[in-house]
Amino acid sequence: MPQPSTAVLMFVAYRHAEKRIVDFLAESGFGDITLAQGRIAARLSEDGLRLTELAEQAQVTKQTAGFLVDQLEAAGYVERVPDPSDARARLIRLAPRGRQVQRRARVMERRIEAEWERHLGAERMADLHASLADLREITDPYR
Amino acid sequence: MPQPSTAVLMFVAYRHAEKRIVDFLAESGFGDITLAQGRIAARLSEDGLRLTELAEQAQVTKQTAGFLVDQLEAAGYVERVPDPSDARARLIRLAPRGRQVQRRARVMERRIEAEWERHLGAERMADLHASLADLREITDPYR
DNA sequence: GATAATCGTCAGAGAATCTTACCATTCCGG
DNA sequence: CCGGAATGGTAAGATTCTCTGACGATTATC
Repeated sequence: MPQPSTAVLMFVAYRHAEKRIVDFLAESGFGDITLAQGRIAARLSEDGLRLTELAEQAQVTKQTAGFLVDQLEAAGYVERVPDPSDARARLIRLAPRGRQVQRRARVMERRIEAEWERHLGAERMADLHASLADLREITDPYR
Repeated sequence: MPQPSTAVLMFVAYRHAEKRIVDFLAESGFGDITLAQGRIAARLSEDGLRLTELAEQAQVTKQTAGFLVDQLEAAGYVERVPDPSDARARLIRLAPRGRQVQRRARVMERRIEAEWERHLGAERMADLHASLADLREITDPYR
């Protein structure tokens, strides 16, 4: 790779951040969260989300999403409740332990972004974020 | 995810690009290349690289790298040759078919970057690439 | 030369993912 | 309002990717 493409450069930085967050969570007493579970859990809130939507957003099949949610549920991070508007569906929402781990993950997320800002300067960091957010319009079908 | 972090935004764009490249390769007659194989193959050249270095750069264990190189070798994309400077080692280098697929991947890579540039404008695209390249200094241990 | 480090492989296991098929519920056109 | 199509989710099974631990061969170090 003489000149890594823009996309590969994104991957390098992303994976660095992801790994540091998972390691940090392990140190914080959440050692049972895997990377794949984290990608799912990051998309949940207390509001609840259907499995189908979750799977679309996370870009996996609903079977895969269900598999990971099963594990998160068994570990006490999420819970499934009936969807009042549709008896076929259930809403997946963060349990208290899930909120804890999400708060903890955000701590490291902010720390990493602070490092990046120190390295790039505030203005370039803001531009970087803005450009990435704009790219989402043409790269994220589930925006 | 109310406000996706910078890292997650990187992942979204990266995955979009990666998927489009793999799909494009499949249409181009390279339907046997998987995503994981592609991440390995992207780092190779005709010069040859040791398995250990390849594994470090791709951020996988050398067993995993070996597993993927076995498949790439069986499919004719790469070949292993003795390392003249060390009898323990072998160099993994692109075979002719590997060079073909890499050229093809670069076509789509450039196409995607052109789309991004149309969306952001030339200046912001250049800034994005430069910032990502700078971040690599603090995010990529194998730079 | 003896010892330690490095390069790669083998064996075995676990995690994540997919495809195909299916049931239950809801939506919709006639 | 009824019957077919669509949607939400699960089940079963296979495949792919990845890791840990152990090991033989070669090289580097003292």
